[in-house]
Amino acid sequence: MPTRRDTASIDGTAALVPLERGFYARPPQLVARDCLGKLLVFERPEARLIGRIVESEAYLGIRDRAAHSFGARRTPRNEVMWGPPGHAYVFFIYGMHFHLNLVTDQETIPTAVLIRAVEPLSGLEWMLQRRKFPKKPELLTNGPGKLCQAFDIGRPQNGSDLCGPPLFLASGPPPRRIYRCQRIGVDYAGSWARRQLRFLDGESRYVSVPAPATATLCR
DNA sequence: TGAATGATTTACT
DNA sequence: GTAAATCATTCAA
Repeated sequence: MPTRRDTASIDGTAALVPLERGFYARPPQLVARDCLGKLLVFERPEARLIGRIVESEAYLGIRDRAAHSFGARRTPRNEVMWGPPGHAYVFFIYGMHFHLNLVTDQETIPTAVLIRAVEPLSGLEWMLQRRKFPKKPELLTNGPGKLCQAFDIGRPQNGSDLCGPPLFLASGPPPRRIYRCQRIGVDYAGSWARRQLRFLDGESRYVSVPAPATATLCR
């Protein structure tokens, strides 16, 4: 059973410092790459939930056919994408799932990074209960809807400032290898669906879909 | 006001 | 591999 290099030391008692806003105030491709290995922390009254980010996707804004802000459409749903970086954009999809994004770039530039999968590190009991005890532990948080269900992230977290508790990113063990490939579930987006805007930890068992043969090693 | 659909998950063949 | 679940949001009329 492969055990990660550094994650053994990360538990519910570790001191965790929120990443500063400058981390998010950059192009979404860079944030998507650099957020791999970072810790997603949600401090709840009952438990502190921690997951190490292993998969992400960049959404490039008004030119990107797959982005909610495509065509400069500013609506109540995507409003927080247009605001300052370092906030959570949480939306409801398929009548039953929530997705968590990090707002990137600067105010008026509506870009974001979708968190697609994490490796659960702390608060496992609570997450298992939320997720109705999946058959294999890898199925706990290996998808954008699954991790939101496990962390109980939903409408109340939309617009939440990620530069302080209760919901924030903190530094964590960086991946040894990072793969880059096409985004998932955006086939309707024409040539934008083919761009390599999905990033994966090449060693993680907790990704939603394995890297395809067309993936490139990006670090 | 109504129809179409989606940055998915799950169960089932 | 396919299909159902399930509804807020969006856009057309």
